[in-house]
Amino acid sequence: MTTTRRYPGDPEDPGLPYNAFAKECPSRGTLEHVTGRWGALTLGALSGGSLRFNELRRRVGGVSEKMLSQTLHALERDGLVHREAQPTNPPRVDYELTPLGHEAARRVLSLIHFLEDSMDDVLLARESYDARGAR
Amino acid sequence: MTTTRRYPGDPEDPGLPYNAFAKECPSRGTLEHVTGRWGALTLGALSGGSLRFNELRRRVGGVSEKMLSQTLHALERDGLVHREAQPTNPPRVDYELTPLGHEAARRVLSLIHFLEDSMDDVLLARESYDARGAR
DNA sequence: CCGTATCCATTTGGATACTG
DNA sequence: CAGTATCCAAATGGATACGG
Repeated sequence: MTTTRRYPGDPEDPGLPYNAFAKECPSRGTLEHVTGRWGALTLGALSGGSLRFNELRRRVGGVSEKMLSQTLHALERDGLVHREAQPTNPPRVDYELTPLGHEAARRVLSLIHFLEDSMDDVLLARESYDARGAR
Repeated sequence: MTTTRRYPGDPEDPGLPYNAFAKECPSRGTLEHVTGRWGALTLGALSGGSLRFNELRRRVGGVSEKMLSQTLHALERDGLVHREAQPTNPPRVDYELTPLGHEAARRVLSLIHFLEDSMDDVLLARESYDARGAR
């Protein structure tokens, strides 16, 4: 038998209709929405339950109205976030994760928490890198 | 006792020295390196073992030399990737994940695979969104 | 309150050319 | 092969003003 060499994104890998490592794959776009600068934090913030626009804005430190709005539209279009608008005055709009969004958010939060827990190591690595970089 | 309301990034949460949801936290920067446009794919590609620069470039579809170089420098500085250079001619440089990088890559790949597996749902959600958006 | 629209500064990113 | 340097196009992001 021939050796099968498999790696993430191997174009020869059977049964993988979508491959984020391939430039043209639509999953690439969704990956960018989810892992983008504000996408990951937005999903993470919503993982605790539904939030209104300005609540969300306060939870995601530093995001502008424009960027939060764009991020939410992209996530809603991908079916990860549901937007619930009440036609009251003043208007009230709640954002919440869909079941798919919850699954994605769990994985995103796992990464975020891991990195937060590893920051002492990361900061040490940076010091070491910067010190060596001088030579 | 008072109710403790905890959510991702809650600034009142004790025992969390690093909080990616806070604008000034250094973990925010590392999160962006790892989840950035090329960071996630680079980590994923390296999860199968060490790769040379141009091998990596071929695995990560669409990345330019400049962006791959920048991405690798950032990940190396954060202690997630190790660079092994042989002073031969022609030069040979191998990149591999550190133990920390492996842990991060596992979580990143979990997300990537989940999204790849969910693309049919995502694409359906987009159709539905675009159809409704017309009204 | 919940956004959209517009303008503008900054950043990011790709193509190309070039070096050790 | 493994990058760096440069130039320029495009995307990002903030501030402000405005509308439902």
